[in-house]
Amino acid sequence: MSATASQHPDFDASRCPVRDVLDQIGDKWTLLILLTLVATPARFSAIQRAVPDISKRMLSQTLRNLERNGMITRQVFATKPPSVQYAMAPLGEALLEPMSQLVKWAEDHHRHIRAARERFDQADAG
Amino acid sequence: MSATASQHPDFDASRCPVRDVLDQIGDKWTLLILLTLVATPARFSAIQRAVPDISKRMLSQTLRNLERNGMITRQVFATKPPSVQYAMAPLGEALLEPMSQLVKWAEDHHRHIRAARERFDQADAG
DNA sequence: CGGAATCCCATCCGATACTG
DNA sequence: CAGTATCGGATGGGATTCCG
Repeated sequence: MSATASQHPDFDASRCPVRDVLDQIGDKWTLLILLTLVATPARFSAIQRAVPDISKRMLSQTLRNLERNGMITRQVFATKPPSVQYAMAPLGEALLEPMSQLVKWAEDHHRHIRAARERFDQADAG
Repeated sequence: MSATASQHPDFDASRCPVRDVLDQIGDKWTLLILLTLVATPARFSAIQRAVPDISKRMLSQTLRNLERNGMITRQVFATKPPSVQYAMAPLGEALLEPMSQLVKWAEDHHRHIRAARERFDQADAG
């Protein structure tokens, strides 16, 4: 779409910052990992233990994306065997501020959402 | 929140409210539609014009999910041809409060994210 | 006008096996 | 220990067609 055509006040659909951020934190593991690292820096296997259901494949992939986007840092120690420490970067810590608002909202309103869902599904069935 | 098993302070991986909310607003169209409806209630075709790239299939599907979760309301007028009006429900308006924080954060920090990305990609290439 | 049904492709993600 | 490579099922979402 053209630069001028958007009907959204704060929202230009192309190169949209919010889409960009949402695509990242909206995936299955990103937020879990960030919430793990905000408590304390951790190594690969420690994160995997803290997020039990994640596979090595997804952990590796999600961590790399987080590092690429400047949300976390990655530091390699040439011990034997080598260890790698991940930690929050300033940008990631900054992100968790609005995110924690959303987390709180979700916890506060989850009951309402589930209730609405049941009403809808029952009306649909009846 | 969870009593026993979770390693995450505020995060129980099963039946997680945040996952639930994130799955919904993290999809491709939900936020766009909410931001369209917060300005004014609108009919199906009006929303589709306001979000030009969306297909009828995805618009219909996303609207139904939003209604199911209590975020928007749907009112049918038996005119000829019939018209259907969608509008924000209280729950949806409440959600937009923390969401607008996130939108603002994304806009404020998008430059940093893109810069981090370029650094990472260049280090990778070199 | 406001959908539902179908088809199909792209991406996500888990499981497994292998490597330095 | 900290990954990478490959496969395959599940899901997301676009295009098209049909319906009340």
